Amino acid sequence: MAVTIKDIAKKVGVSPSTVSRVINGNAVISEETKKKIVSVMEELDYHPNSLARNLANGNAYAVGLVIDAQDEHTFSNAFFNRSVYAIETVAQNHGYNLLITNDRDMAGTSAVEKLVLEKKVDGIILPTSSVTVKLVKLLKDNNFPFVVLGEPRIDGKDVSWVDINNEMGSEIAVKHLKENGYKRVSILVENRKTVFARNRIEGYVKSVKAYGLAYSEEYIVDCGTEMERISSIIKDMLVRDNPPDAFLCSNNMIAYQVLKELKSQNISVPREIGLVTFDNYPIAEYMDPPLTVVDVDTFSLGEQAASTLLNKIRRVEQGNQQIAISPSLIERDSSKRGK
Amino acid sequence: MAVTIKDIAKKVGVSPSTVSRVINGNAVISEETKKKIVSVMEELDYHPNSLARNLANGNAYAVGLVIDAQDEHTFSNAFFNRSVYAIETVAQNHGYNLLITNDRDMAGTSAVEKLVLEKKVDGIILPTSSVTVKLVKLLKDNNFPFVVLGEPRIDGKDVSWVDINNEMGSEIAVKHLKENGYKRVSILVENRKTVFARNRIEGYVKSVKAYGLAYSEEYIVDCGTEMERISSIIKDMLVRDNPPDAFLCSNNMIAYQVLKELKSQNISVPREIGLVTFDNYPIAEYMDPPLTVVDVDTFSLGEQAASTLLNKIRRVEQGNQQIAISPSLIERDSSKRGK
DNA sequence: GCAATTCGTGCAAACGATTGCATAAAGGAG
DNA sequence: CTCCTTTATGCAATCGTTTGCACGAATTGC
Repeated sequence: MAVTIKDIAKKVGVSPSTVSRVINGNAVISEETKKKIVSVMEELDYHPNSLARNLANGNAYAVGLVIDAQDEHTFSNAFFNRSVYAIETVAQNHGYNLLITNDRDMAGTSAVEKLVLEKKVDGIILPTSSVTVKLVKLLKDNNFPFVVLGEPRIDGKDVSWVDINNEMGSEIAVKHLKENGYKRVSILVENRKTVFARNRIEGYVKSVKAYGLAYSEEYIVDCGTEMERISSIIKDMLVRDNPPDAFLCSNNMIAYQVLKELKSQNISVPREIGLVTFDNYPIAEYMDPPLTVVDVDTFSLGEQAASTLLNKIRRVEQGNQQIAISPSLIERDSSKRGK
Repeated sequence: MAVTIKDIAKKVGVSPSTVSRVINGNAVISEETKKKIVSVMEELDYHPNSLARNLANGNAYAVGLVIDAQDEHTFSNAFFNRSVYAIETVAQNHGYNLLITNDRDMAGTSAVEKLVLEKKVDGIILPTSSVTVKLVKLLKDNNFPFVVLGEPRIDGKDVSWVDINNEMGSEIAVKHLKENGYKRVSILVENRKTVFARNRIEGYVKSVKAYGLAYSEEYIVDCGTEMERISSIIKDMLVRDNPPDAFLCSNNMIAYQVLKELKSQNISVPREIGLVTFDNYPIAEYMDPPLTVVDVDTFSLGEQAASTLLNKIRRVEQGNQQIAISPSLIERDSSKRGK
């Protein structure tokens, strides 16, 4: 077996408690014994056993991150990487590890519930898709720290969450398009039912009206993810009266498809039609023309989520936090017609 | 405090050991007591405390996955998501949790070493980039289970690893190009120094020779990641004698850039020049023309890594495993000239 | 009908830390 | 010089499970 606190104690000739106190630095120990203990710890290559420590402290020193494997699009890859990195970094800095789990069902209790009830983590970060009334009740009943990634469909005011400011994202995009002389902006979202699509549409409507741009229900389109469908929607729109002269796309794939359709019709971007998309995938920069994007600092997203969670874990009073990360516009050619 | 095994024992009128044995199902307990215990567990909503269980068992019931935040390209996003999902799934199925960490240095010991020495995980999956002589020695000295994701630069035969069969990837790509009548295939890699680029080149050289296609050192190009550089390399190659009539690209971004350059020169793909790329990003399917790709089952990659690791954790004798996942070719238009 | 098994359960010692309380030694006040 | 703090350390319980050993009761074999 590995070397324990007792081995150290025996070798130095003190009690285990003293060694423990040196390790934790939470009591006054004479310089002399402290030095001896530290040197023996090094000599024997001692490392505290976290399993024992966790039990004694009643903490797992871990935070859980639930991922939704189904949901490959909303929690897209790019999001995932940077945010996870941020969460892990913040957690690590506070002495916590990051435990990742899928929210699958296993014999009655979900994996998430298990994590909570069996005390495998001290707090948890959930995607909105995992937020159910049942789970929230469980967490609240147990006074268990949690933070939602994305604005939840339910209980929005009663929980802490961190999200992208989608409304603002639309606003800066519309403002930019307006400043570049576009008059009839259409917004294409993947699924109108999601909270983030609703928020984007809301911001879009608000600023289209504020800037006195053309407004029509027909400009708000739920185009799904199927590429053929997107093409045919674009085709249809362009032959109607008052066709859009700009598109705000909810993601890079939609933008890519729109661009392809426009090219095939020999419509020039940005001269005839402008294009802005949410999300800054590596490829956006290299498209022809390079795409103007609404970019989100996903690192910051994860960072905020993790900090909020850790404050809850350490019982720092902060109430429920609703944090919306401001996106920024990266201006590229696809929307630059000048005035 | 939460309800414990003792509360159950007291209420039923048995000893804690009996309750424990019912939970673990590792001893003969009479049906009668078993039933009583189970019903009281449900009544009191008992859930075992994993911290205590871990200590008693000397297991963390967790596996560690080290990610390399630097290395955004080799461990690309797409890889990450599916593989992590697979690893988590396999781990979960065996009652293990997944702990993710960055390999950062913190006050002398690396985060990974901490995980191992403090027994926060029972086994670990490492990217090749984290494989150092020092770490491998530590792991081996402690007889600590680990598996490398990707073929390591060092100690390849002495450790277990799981990787994509990159050599084979090149082979099936070259074979396909040959069958479509291309004679002068060039391979573009991002960084010749990486093991996987070397393997791809090796497979490429082998099959180019085997199929009697044109071979020249000039067809093997380290093009880096900079888009302008890629364009100019392509330009250069096309004006030389015996210009390539097909490109095998090491990733989608390179392929995208090559395609762009060819289009700008009005060179038809696949009629004049064929294109095949490693990795199947969502966008590859929708490019114009859709790209033929060497696709890798990244789920299976993670799955194999996790299974191998879990076997080690459970001391199943298997020796060191070197597993190469076979890629497959998804034929699309960019390489289909017919014969 | 008696010895030898098998079955079901309890006791108590782990697992390796942490920590409240007690206490001896040292220092300070009067 | 005595009494009261303060300082440094030890004792032992605790965190919630697991598990080897023991032991009485029930079963089996002959």
